[in-house]
Amino acid sequence: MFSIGELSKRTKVKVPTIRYYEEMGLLAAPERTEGNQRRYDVAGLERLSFIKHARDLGFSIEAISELIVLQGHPDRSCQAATDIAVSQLSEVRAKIKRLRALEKELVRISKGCDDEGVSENCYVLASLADHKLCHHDH
Amino acid sequence: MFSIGELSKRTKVKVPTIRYYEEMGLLAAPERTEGNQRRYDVAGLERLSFIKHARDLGFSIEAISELIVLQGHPDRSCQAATDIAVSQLSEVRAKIKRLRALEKELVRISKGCDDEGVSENCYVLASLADHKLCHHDH
DNA sequence: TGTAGTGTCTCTAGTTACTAGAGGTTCAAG
DNA sequence: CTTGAACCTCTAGTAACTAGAGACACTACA
Repeated sequence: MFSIGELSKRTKVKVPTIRYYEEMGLLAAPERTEGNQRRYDVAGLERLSFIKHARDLGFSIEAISELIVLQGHPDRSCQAATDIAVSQLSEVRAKIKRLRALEKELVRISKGCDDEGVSENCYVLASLADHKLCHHDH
Repeated sequence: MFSIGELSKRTKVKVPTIRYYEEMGLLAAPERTEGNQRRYDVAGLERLSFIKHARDLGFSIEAISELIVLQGHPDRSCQAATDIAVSQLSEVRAKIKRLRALEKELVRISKGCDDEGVSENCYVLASLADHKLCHHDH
């Protein structure tokens, strides 16, 4: 049995965040001491590790809730869980794509001033003011 | 002079968002009709286009505020504006890096079930439950 | 001039995933 | 038995909006 602080250290999830997950229904409410403090068992630790890992991979709280429900239904759970992971993957890929476009644009914009030695007219500000100066979509 | 709705159509910024920008001090409070409705001039339109463009490039409201201040100080503004753009660029690059790692991991996780035909033990769920199964940092 | 319908006004509250702080209680060590 | 760290609940704040309520304004048509 560990306290919330110990759980926090082991999982690297902050104490208020653990309480937040409990409130959101991701984490079952654990036993309490007589003095009303939370005491977790190994199952609680594993559950929180699962949540932490999924959050690190960018899954939303909602998606994690679904995954947790699936854990309780070994039949059919694999396909559904894979679907969630695949959809997460496509979101990640979409974000990467978008960020790459932004990266290109920002490289171009932030190089402007140095390259041309323009000082009275800032190329960064001009580029932001006038979308026509852009070379890419965004 | 255009109404808030017209401004919204021209800039593709939603009406409540325009009011929000005004409240946040990004956009000057425009003239009003006798009936208290906002009426914008070309300067307002240009300012909002600038904000929209910068937001699309991922600049925070705070960074945009700074850029707007810089627009009013043609001296020194170029270097400072470039600094903001460069810092935005490095944030974008950091995000891309992180997302690529997640992408790899998600590809691996979501392929697990199909590849090995495991059905009673879902690889997605197992991977999330046990970080040791990961091949990359995240 | 009347009226219908759309646009606009302000204000409050909700979103996501936490984080910070106040004010009070409990636990563990010495 | 006392001290100090850890814990408790509750409220409010973060970013950048979005949604909805209820009331008022503007425009076009008859």
